[in-house]
This record gives sequence, C-alpha cells and structure tokens, in this order.
Amino acid sequence: MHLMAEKRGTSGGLRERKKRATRAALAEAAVRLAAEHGTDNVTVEAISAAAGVSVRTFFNYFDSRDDSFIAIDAEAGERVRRAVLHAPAGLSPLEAVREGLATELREIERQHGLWSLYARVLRTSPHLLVRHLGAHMADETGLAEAIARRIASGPDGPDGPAPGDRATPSADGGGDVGENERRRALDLYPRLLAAVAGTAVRVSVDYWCCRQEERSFAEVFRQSFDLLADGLPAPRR
Amino acid sequence: MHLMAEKRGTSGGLRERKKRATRAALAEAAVRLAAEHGTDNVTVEAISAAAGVSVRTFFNYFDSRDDSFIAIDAEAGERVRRAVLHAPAGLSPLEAVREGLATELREIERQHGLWSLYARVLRTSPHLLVRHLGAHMADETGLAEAIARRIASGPDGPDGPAPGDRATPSADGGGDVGENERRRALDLYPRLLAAVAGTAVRVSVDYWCCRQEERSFAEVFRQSFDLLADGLPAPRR
DNA sequence: AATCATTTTTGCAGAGCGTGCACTTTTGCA
DNA sequence: TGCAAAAGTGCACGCTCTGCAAAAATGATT
Repeated sequence: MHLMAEKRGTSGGLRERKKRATRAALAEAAVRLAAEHGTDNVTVEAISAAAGVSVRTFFNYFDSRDDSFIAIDAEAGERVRRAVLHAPAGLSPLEAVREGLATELREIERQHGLWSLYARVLRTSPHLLVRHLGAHMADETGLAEAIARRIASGPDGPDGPAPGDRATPSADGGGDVGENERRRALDLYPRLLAAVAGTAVRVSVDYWCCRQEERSFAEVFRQSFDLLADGLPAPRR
Repeated sequence: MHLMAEKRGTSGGLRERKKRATRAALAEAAVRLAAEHGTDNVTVEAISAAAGVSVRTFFNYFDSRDDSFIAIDAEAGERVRRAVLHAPAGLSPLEAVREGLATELREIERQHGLWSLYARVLRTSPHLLVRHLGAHMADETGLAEAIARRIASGPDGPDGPAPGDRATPSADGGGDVGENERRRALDLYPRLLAAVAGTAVRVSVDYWCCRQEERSFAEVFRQSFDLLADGLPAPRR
C-alpha cells in the first residue's frame, strides 16, 4: 500500500492513523491511475486494488468514484480560513485574503509532483474540474465567516486607526448612508469577498496555464487582486 | 407528452421542432419529478415515461441523468453575451455586464413557475447546484470574449479608434506603466470580469434567498456590483 | 400517392457504479 | 487475556450508461 506524504496527521491512535493512511492511499492511487490512463478508464476496482483494499471498502471512504479524484486538497480551505483569521492586523480584508491564498499557493508549489498529476487530471476531464471547484465553494462559507469575524474585531487590529480609511463616496447628497444599510453590507460583504477571491484564484490559474512562459504565477495573481482592489476599471487601450 | 413553453424556436422543419419538443419535455419532466419526489428518487425510466419516450431515447438527448435536471437555462449565457455586445456605448465593461445580467434575471422572474421548482431542486441537492454552476462557467469564455471585443471596439462607441488597433509593444522607457503590462491586462481583464460577475450573481441569489422578506433581489444585486465597482473596500463598522 | 434515403427511436445485452446487509477481522482497553 | 467497538469484506441487487442492429418516422422525389 503506497502512502502519501505523511507530513500532516501523525496524531491519534493507530486506528485513526490507519484510516487516514487508507484514505490517502486511495486518493493518491486514484490520481495516479487517472493521470496515466485517463479518468474514464479507471475503475473503482483498479483503484481499490492499487490501494490494497476491497471495492466495498472504497465506498466506505468515498461516496463516489469521482470523489476520490478530488480528495487531495481537502484541507486547503481550512488552512486559508485560519490564515485570514491570524493575518497581520493592519491588512484590509481583501489584503488579508490575498496573503492567506498566496501562502497556500506557495505551499502547493512545494508538493509539485502530485499536484502536476492532479492538474493534468483536471485539465483532461472538465467534469472533475467542476467537482473540484464545487468542493472549494463549500469552503466559501467558512472563509466568509472568518472575514466577518475579522471585520467585527476591528479592521485595524487592537492597535490604532486604519490606513485604508476611504471617504465614502455616497451617492446620496450630504446625508450619510443609513445605519441599516451599513449593517446589511456587513452580511453581504464577507460572502462576496470570499467568493470573488476564490474566483480570482481560479481565473489566475487558468490564465497562467496558457502563458507560463511569459509571466510567473505570482505576477498574474498579484495583478488579479490589484484589478479587484481598483474596482475592475476599464483597461486603457 | 407535455410541452414546455414554446416561446422560442418555432423555426426549422418538423423534425427539428419535434426534437426540441422532446428535449424540452424530458427536461421539464425531470425538474417536475425531482421537485416532487426528490432528485434521488427519480429514475431515468420515470423521466422517460413522463415524457413519453423510451429510456434509450433519453440517453440520446442527455449524457447523464443529472444533465436533464439542469437543462432549463441552457441558452441564458448566450443571451447575456449578446446583451453585453449590444449594450449602450457609454457604459463601462462592468456596467455593461451588470445591465445584461439584470435583463436576464428579470426575464427569469417572469417564468416564475418552473423556475421556483428548479430552485427547489437545486436547493435540495447541492450536487446539482455544482453542476448548474459548472454549466454557467462554460459560458464565461463567451462572455469574456464579448467583453474583450467591447473594449477593443472602444469604450466610447463605434466612432472610436479601430478595433484591431494595438499599440506596438515598445520598450517602456517613457511612460509610467509599461506598454506590455497594459496589453497583458487586456487579456486577463475580460476573463476576470466575466468570472467575477457570475460569482456576484451567485452570491446575490444566495444571500437574497435567506432574506427575501427584508430586501428585493434587485437591491442586493445592485449593492453587490457597487461593492465590486468600489474595489471591495472594508465596510465601516 | 408510392418510393426511398436519411434520421430518429427502440430493445437488448453488458459493463460499471453504488448501497444494504450480514459476517469476519482488527483495534483499543480493561 | 478477553471483550466491545470499529473497520473491512463478500454478496446480492438495482440503477446508470453505452454499443449495436433492427424498426419506425420523416421529408423529398417521382
């Protein structure tokens, strides 16, 4: 039974560890087989055999064959969420999310081997790409909550006023924006930011894949978030 | 055989029309049955029977059972794309997309009956929601292309400079921002805008569903795009 | 109206997916 | 060492989806 990198999760009893190992073995076998033979030509039987368990056991770990293909980065969302919560106090929400994502992406670039296989699998079968994105959409809720908590605890941290304190360009003459509207924004804003940030990552990866020769990923990623921070202004021709 | 609203697509021979009718009948039967009995309790056999065709014929129209559940709005993306292309010349790209989407959403609100069933189905089974969003992601490419063409033809209308007129990438000795960087932005920008706009719609719908009593959808939708246009600034507490 | 090429529909066989159930093996603990 | 709980396994069964070849429907032509 091949084992994935055991970096994380050496805690718990033998039972717990073996469960994690089996799950990881199944997930890695799935990706390796899919990268080699194509997703459609990999049966659950083959994956189970490669991981050294029975077919029935496979379905004890995954609800469907496709789930096993996209099980690699199951914990990435949680790490980003925590990074946003513990980001330096001076950062705006958008900046905090950007930093958290950048860290995670660097982490992924370190485990380049398995991830390039994974990327090939996703590229080959769009069907799985959609499931992959769907899995990350589930993380959005947690991220939005982290953003909301960050805002609630103060955009400036415990120490001092804000650098990014923008004068509100309210369209209503003289009068301020209603208190109600401000409260409502608090609810919509975190969700929107979480979702839009995830989208920006996706588009950046997509764009970068077509032009790896011209630009580094970090550069594309940075530009995407700059565009967001500027309000997606029409580019000058 | 029940027929869906025949609003669009009365053109073509009898063959063509009958094919469209069969496909529509299958799609509608799928949604109605799923809304009533739950997605998991609807077999292909039941859908086919409700539409008056054989099981084998079902698979001549859809690659999978799930595809039949999300086949209602197959043409929405194309309509938005066209709306963006033909939007008033004075609008910025972001504004043009917002208007195109708003029009489509009003159109949907008109066919309230089937769409509320559809919404229930998507709400009940997240699995299908992901497929639904994936289907719309495919539209992103077309929308991005429309945005790019709109930018190329001039943000001020057809009376502007030539469409294919791209300044030569000269060595960036003179200006502040390099000419190369500006050209690159043209490529990344449309994709980012298309994707982010779709995301904003999704978040708006999601948010609105939880608070229909407090705010109209148009209001939420408008606020989301205002936040985008402002660069997602940290809300004031 | 009768004929014919084309397109669509259909039944059938078969591989693979996924689940419920009962049974065996392994694990952690007393 | 023995025991209760958890994990793994084999089997039966229904559903999904595909390939193939035959049957039915369609639209144009004579």
